[in-house]
Amino acid sequence: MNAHKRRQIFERLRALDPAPTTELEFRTPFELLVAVILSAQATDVGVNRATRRLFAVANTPEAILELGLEGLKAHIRTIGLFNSKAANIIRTCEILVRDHRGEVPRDRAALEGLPGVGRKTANVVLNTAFGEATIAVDTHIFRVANRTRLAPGKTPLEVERKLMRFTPAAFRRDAHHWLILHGRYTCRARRPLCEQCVIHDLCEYRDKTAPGPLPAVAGTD
DNA sequence: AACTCGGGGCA
DNA sequence: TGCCCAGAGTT
Repeated sequence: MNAHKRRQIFERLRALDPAPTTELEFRTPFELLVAVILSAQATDVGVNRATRRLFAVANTPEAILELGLEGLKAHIRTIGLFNSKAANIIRTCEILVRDHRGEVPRDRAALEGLPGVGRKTANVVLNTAFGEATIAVDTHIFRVANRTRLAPGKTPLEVERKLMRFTPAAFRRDAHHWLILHGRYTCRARRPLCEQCVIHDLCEYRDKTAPGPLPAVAGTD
């Protein structure tokens, strides 16, 4: 597909939300890091409820270490996988204090070395806290990429590399947010709103003439 | 590649 | 009830 066509696609997605940002609530890079660790296989609404409780009490590595494992769990119990997430956050706080002066490193390798932080979380932090042009492939983006001809791939990393190549440079920083919003509200896992889709001309999945819902496409889980 | 963690939202 | 949710770590 030529550059002009690819640019048009992102112009259409951008029109839906010209100044996109994450739905996760945060004030500092550290708050974002914790919120994204908590968001694995959880809804952002649930994560925001938990982080509001937590950050009101502790929003630095030092403060969370003072809270302790059980104190931390008390605030995030309503989120799935909270046992492993709490343990990972404590260990991450220890490493931040010991090796990074209590601050979130702006470095992919350092981020991915933190417990609970994989490639997706590192990409969100690099993008949204530090303004770098990364694409964090989550369940929504993976679904959009595979339902369309944008960037079909078997693994999130393959999809990420294809999306980086597909996306014109001027759109690379915010492409992540637009694709996620499109996956959340239009190209939903169940009952996608194909009639309002701005990139349905790229859809390999839908029979455009047949009414009715799309069959579900699994995410990364 | 497959498995496990996991409470909550939603149809 | 079953599926899905801004995944990561282990085997």
